[in-house]
Order: sequence, then structure tokens, then C-alpha cells
Amino acid sequence: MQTSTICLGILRSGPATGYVIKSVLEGPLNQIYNLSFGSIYPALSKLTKDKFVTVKQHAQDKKPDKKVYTITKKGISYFEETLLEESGKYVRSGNYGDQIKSEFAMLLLFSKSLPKQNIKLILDERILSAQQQLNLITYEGPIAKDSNLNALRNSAQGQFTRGLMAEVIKTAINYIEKNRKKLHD
Amino acid sequence: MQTSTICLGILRSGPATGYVIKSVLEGPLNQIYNLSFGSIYPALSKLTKDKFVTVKQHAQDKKPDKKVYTITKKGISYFEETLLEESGKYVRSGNYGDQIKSEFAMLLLFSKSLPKQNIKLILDERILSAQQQLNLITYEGPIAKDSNLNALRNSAQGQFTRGLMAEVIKTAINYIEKNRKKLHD
DNA sequence: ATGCTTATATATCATCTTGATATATATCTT
DNA sequence: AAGATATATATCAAGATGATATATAAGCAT
Repeated sequence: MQTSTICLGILRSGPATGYVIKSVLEGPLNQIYNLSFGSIYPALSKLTKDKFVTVKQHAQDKKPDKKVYTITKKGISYFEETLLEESGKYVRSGNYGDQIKSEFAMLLLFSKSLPKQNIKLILDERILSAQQQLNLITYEGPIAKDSNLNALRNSAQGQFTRGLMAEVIKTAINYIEKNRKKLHD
Repeated sequence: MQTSTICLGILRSGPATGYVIKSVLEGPLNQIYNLSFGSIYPALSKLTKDKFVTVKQHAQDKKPDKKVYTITKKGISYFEETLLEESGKYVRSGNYGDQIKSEFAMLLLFSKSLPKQNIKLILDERILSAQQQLNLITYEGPIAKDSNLNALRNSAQGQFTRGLMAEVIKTAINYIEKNRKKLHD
């Protein structure tokens, strides 16, 4: 899926800055899609040029200008067409896998070459961070102060996605705890 | 983790071509790390230039020359150092998340804008492909005819990693089946 | 108090990665 | 007989990452 489509999809729930889009992806939606500023900001610029979003610059206190992006009617139509197209492509392509790069899994796969103590540390830290991620995903309070992005997270779709991720993370934690001895004992 | 480190790690289990490295990642190790030829081949070239691997060109039948890469002693030392370094970095950085880009999850998150019929199709196909992936991961027979890459897959480390992925996939399938009605009924 | 880290906010850029395409043949399937 | 799939490498435009730069306020630790 194109970065611009993801930005539009998030913007559909309400105006936001590039920074907020990133933090939504890193917060409650983490574990489903990672994007860096280097791809979000150019996507937002292109979207503006194409009139799919409008910008309001809040010449701020002293921080850099806050650029709040709002999706236009043209942007909504474009988003809906693109999403339909991408969903068709997804179903037809046979490419149902997600793009994953797991340092963690690779490190474990090669862990025969690693000191036992390091393996223990990697697993300990992984369990801890997985639990933190679980808290973040299952947390039901507001994400950003007065952000209407809460709506996206609390929608049926948001809850389904978060629920799926939560189950997957729980399974991983249990598996690691039950089987870790095979790697370092 | 660098692509070259991953290539060396796979080559540690025995000589292989770039093509085989890709198919190992796509086969039993899929779901943990995706790499394209466009990053594997250049990595292998650089590794050769640096004397971490050697190449034997099998001027073949009529297909393009098969280049079989073998890790050198220098390469093994380098791999072990790099892995140790990367594992330290991993533990210290607080970056325990994997790099994930899930078209599937994004499509579901935005599925309010999609016809119910499309959502059903996406979920059906996802379950099917997840089951296929599960078969691939849990399959215990030989992967490539007479490949010594089987050793990596059947090692304690390989079994741990595959077991983890299998549990995660099973959990996802069950979750989707139990909760899918919330998205399209 | 003073320094360190985190949060807010955007922008840039070298380097790496993707996904497509080209080339070539054998084998398996329809 | 045609078409798809598997084997095998290479290239490249377009896109993405991860680091760095810039700026300030707030919180926290020593």
C-alpha cells in the first residue's frame, strides 16, 4: 500500500500533522505498519500539490510551523478508489504475506553463535517490550490530548485490528516463556 | 540487521547460491525476514570483494552461471563479531519491535470504506494463505533436494523460530474466524 | 542548578531496498 | 501446444530508512 494512501486513511478520521500520523502508527497501530518521517513528509507534500489535502500552517510559539493537514472531498474520493483498487490487487496477487523484518527472530535463528548470556538478555528484553506494546495496544484511554484519532482506534475496525495484534503478542510471550530454555540451557 | 550478515548466517550452514538464500527466506523462514534479489545479489558481491565468501561459478547447461558462495574463515569470524555487535545494539537500543508492513491489517483498519463483499474476500484469502504458510513452516521433509540448509531449519534455533511463527499464525487464524463478523455483517 | 532525556515539529539526504523487468531454459500443468 | 512455474542472475527507477540538523519546553535525576 502506498504511503499516501495510509496518510489519507488516517486523515479521514480528522486533521493531523505529519508528526501525529507517525505517532498514531507508532502508538496504538504499531505492529501493523512502520513508516519513517522521510516517507510521510514527502507523501503529505505530494498530496497537497494534488489537492487531496489542504494545509493550515500554525506559525507557532517558537517550534517549527505546525502544519495541520485536512483531507478534501477530492481526497476522500481518491482514497476510496485507491483502497478498492489496492484491495482487489491484494486478493488477486497471491501476495498475502506481510512485509516483515524481524531482527529478533534472525538473532534467535543465528543464536548458536551467541553467548548464552546474550540470548537470555535478548529474550528478557523482548518479553518486557512485548508486554509494554500489549499495554499500549490494549490501553483504552485517549491517545493524544483531544485528538479525534481516538475514533479510528475505537472503531469496530480499530478494535478488530488491535485485538488481533494483542492476541498475537500474547501468544508470542507465552511461547517464548515456555520454550526459551531450549535456546540457552 | 544488515543483509550481508543474514547472507553470512545462512551460508554458515553450507554453500548456497543467491537464489537458494532467497528461497530459504521465502520458504521455512518466511514470516521472519523478507529480502529481494536486488539486495541479496549486491550483498553477496560485496562479501566476495571483502573475502568473507568465495564463489565457484558453475558454467551451467544453458541457464545463467550458477554462483555457489562459500563462507571463508575470515567470513565466519566477521559474522560472529557482527552478530555479537548487533545483538548488543538490539538490547541497548530499546528498539525491540520488528519492521512490519501489513497490507492486510491496513486494509482491515480502513475497511469501513470497502464493500462488505471485498472484506469477506480479503479475510477468506488471508485465512487460506495463512494455512498454506503454516503447512510450509511445519513441514518436516527436506526443503531443497539435498540442500544442507535443512540443518539450519532443523536446528534447535530453527525449530524454536518456526514453532513461534506457527503459534502466531494459528492464533491469527482463530482470531479472524471468531471475530470476522464484526467487520462484514 | 545543571545536565540529560523525552516530547513536540519539520526537513534533508546518502545509502539501502523494493518491485519490476530482462534474459534463458526446463519441467510441469491444463 | 500453450502457459505457468522453477531455476538462476542482473539491473534500475522509484521509494524508504535511519541519521542528522534545527529549535524549544518540560520533566527528571544528580
